[in-house]
Amino acid sequence: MRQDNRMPRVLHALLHLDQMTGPATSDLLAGMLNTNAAVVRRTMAGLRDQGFVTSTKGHGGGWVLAKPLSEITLAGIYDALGAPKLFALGCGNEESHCLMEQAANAATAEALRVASETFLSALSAITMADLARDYETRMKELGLNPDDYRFDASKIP
Amino acid sequence: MRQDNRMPRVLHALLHLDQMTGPATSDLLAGMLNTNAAVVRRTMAGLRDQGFVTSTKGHGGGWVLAKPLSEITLAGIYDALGAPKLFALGCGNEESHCLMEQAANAATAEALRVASETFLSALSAITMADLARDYETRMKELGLNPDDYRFDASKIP
DNA sequence: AATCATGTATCATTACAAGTTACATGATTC
DNA sequence: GAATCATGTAACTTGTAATGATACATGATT
Repeated sequence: MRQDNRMPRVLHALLHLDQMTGPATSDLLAGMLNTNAAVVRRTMAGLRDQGFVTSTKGHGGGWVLAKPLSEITLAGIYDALGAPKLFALGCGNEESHCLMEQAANAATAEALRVASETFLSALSAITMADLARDYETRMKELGLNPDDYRFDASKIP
Repeated sequence: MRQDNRMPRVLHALLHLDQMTGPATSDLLAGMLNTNAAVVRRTMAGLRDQGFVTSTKGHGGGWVLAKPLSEITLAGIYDALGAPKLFALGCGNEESHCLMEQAANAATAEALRVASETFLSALSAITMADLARDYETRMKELGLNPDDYRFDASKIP
């Protein structure tokens, strides 16, 4: 199974959006995320539907953050992505006639359930503002000033 | 990504093995698991290497449980399967130069880490004997007697 | 009217568990 | 010791879902 990297990718995109003084086009974001504009549109669609970002067409259009980072939890983003399948491990076919298979599946399912609960509660406890703080810490550790890295996409030559 | 169902499948197989009075061939197990003999051999190979089961060739050969179920934890089985990738979600590429991407990936990775910890500790707390008890409970709920369902594969016509 | 940017559909690519086939090797039976 | 049974293992195909890529319609701006 190939890995689903939409979650970290979207988090990354939001951090960049927060730093922009103007709208970012899908192409610009695609460059930052090392991917394709169509992928950006597809992935961000859910966030737009949930009101985390807005997108506008035409000249000077693009993606803009619609809420302060502190009001966006990672759990909200996960939901906005459609709560994608978390596990590569399955718990078998729930419609089994074999009672042993039922017992085996139930045990696996229960372990997955508690893990998923932990995952979701970890996501609920983190906001994008926490990530932004982490980013700034990383900047300062390198002796850089985050303010120097803000920019207006419309000023790109 | 396609789901990895080796875990529940192996648990299922072990419950059946426990109930057999003689060795079970890969073909017999494959029938019980609705799969293929080659898949059974491939999947059980790890369990054999870890000493949970033995396999013998030739007439009357097959798979036999090598330990009491109470000494087999689900965590041990997960390891024996090679600790397969648990998540369908990725946490991005760890080798990123972008500090925002690093922050995004780290947050995702941390949520996955705690979830994985919960998963593994849930698996450690369960033994195959617990599953066997669950199976017997399910039997009794249907008014059946588990003892009537033990059988010797060599007696199959 | 021309250009820019999103929205969306479609097809190709990739990764990996699982299904499948084939055959060598070793154990048992006669 | 030849036939048969069963595992061990390699090689190939299949199924599936995210991702990459391309194309085009639609709406906004200049």
